[in-house]
Amino acid sequence: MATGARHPTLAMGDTPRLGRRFYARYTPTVARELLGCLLVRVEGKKRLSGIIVETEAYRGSGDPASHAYSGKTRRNEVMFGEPGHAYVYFTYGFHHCLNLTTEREGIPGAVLIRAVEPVEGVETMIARRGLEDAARAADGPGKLTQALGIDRRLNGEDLISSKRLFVEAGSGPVPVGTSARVGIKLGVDRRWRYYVKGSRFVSRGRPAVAHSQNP
DNA sequence: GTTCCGATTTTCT
DNA sequence: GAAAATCGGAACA
Repeated sequence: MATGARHPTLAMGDTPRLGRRFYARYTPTVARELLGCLLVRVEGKKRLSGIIVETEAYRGSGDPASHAYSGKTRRNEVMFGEPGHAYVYFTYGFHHCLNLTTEREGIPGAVLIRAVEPVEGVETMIARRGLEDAARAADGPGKLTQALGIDRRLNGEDLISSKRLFVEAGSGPVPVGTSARVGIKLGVDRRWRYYVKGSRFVSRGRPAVAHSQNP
């Protein structure tokens, strides 16, 4: 049980908030180590938070599933900037997705937050989703942004200095599982989805191949 | 329990 | 004009 994610920024136990250096690394590593950390959203004086239980890594030109695959555009420019910022985009006409940027400046990378386990402000979160069960309040990328009140106004937010959105280190290592990423057509061979094994709060995702027989 | 399909907007070709 | 890092409801077993 001694093996698992380590959090370099916690080495001295000084600050609970993850620092710039945590994000400025190889994206899949950041995605894995974000599991167990606490995503915090502050609205006015109200604090909403949840433990990150599911993530996916997206990189640049070598990753066909990434928004940054075809180069820099106005939408994805945050992925190319300084690590430790929020990349929020609107998709499918309904949903926002929250990513945290990674890699050093100039190198595109981001971690998609797919699910959290509600911790603070649970009643607010389930009320927004019209549910009673906290386990389903934030078990998908579009669901958690709705529960936490995250939209494109937070695109580009600096997670190191922001008072509205940031991440705090977890209390310790968690059991990690991996799988192919969800909802993409290309790049499925890379197992860059990470989740907390055994957690009830992860999204189910879709089995990439149910009955296909590839020779 | 699982699988299929439509809704609706932004973004890019 | 087409596709998209999704969700929720309907249909079926």
